Amino acid sequence: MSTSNRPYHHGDLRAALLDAADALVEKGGDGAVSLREVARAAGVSATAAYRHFTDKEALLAALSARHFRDFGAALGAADTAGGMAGRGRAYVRFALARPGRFRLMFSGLRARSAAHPELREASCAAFEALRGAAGSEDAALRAWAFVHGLAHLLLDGALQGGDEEAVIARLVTEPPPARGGG
Amino acid sequence: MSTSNRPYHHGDLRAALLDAADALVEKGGDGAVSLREVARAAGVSATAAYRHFTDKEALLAALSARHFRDFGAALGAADTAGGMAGRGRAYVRFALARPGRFRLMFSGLRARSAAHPELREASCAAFEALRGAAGSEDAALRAWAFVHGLAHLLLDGALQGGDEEAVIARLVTEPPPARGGG
DNA sequence: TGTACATCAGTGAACGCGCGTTCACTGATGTAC
DNA sequence: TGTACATCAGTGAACGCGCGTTCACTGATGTAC
Repeated sequence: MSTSNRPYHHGDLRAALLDAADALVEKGGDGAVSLREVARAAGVSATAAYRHFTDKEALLAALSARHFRDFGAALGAADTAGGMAGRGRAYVRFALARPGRFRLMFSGLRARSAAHPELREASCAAFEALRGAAGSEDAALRAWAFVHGLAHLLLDGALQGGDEEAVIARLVTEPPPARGGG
Repeated sequence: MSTSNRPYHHGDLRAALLDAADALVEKGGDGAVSLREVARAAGVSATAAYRHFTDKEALLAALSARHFRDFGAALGAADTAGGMAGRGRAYVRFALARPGRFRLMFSGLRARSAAHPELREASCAAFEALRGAAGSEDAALRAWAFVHGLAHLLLDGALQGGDEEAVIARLVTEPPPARGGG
């Protein structure tokens, strides 16, 4: 691979496009991202993106898959450090740190993972790690639903009461596992 | 109010536009709704909508507010019938019955309720009814987060295992209230 | 009862915009001889 | 070392589209006299 006058080494534009899309998702949310703006942000013409992704959905699917891999890694790291509650707090913090990313990962998941195997594999891997971590299957699902819902409620401003980190510390505590109706 | 050749009686077009928007939200989601298509679906020119709403966001806020009032009513009805678990199941079923509606209500809530007092009041009323229903403040919040998260996971297809109603029946059971980390 | 007028819900053309995607292309790179 | 060639990442113009919103307007209604 010799030096080049091109702005990117081979393969770098793909990553740069994903980075640019990531930033835009974070700024304006899932639906506010346009391929043209992504390309603009990466310093490249709009059509250049089609060298690396078949269309806009493919780019978003690739970005989402990347995030699911990071997500799994973040949860794995939290597991060794803090047990169940630590992992739950990591889940909620992951969402709060980057709301756009969190929404992208979940909101279009069904349709996107049907069309993009890379995404389906990444998300399934993350979910299986989550599910396998608790005592019983149901306990794991309840705990997952709980932290997932808490993340959404905090992101959407439905829990208007004060400091988010305090709410997390108060609500996400050690077992017995999540249970009960609302 | 005498008879008229107009397609709607006074005040009816507003409701018809909300109904049309509701149907479109359900079909294509929050972001896929355009004012023009709403008006088209209501059988009216695009600009007619501006007689009833200052802009597109105002229409969506009004629709969301209407849904929050229905939501509160649905939960209230479930409460008298089934206790905590019954109410929790009603919450999840409300979401599953109309995914687009549920997403509309929550996803733009923060921004929209800041600009539209009608929506803020409707959503706060629903949330307070939810919060006041459980033994302790924290127990109510945990239960809420749990059913909210379960609804989202089911909507997004993250719980790929089989029958949704069975999952609800298995996971949303009587207290002790939701607790634990993920 | 008849006339003049104000109201106001809805119209249709037009504005400027950004979008996703296609197309034929350019020009630098690496390779075969 | 030099030349011819294939490759292929990126370009820029163009396509057709639907959007939110504005504007001056029409025409039916209700009202005052």
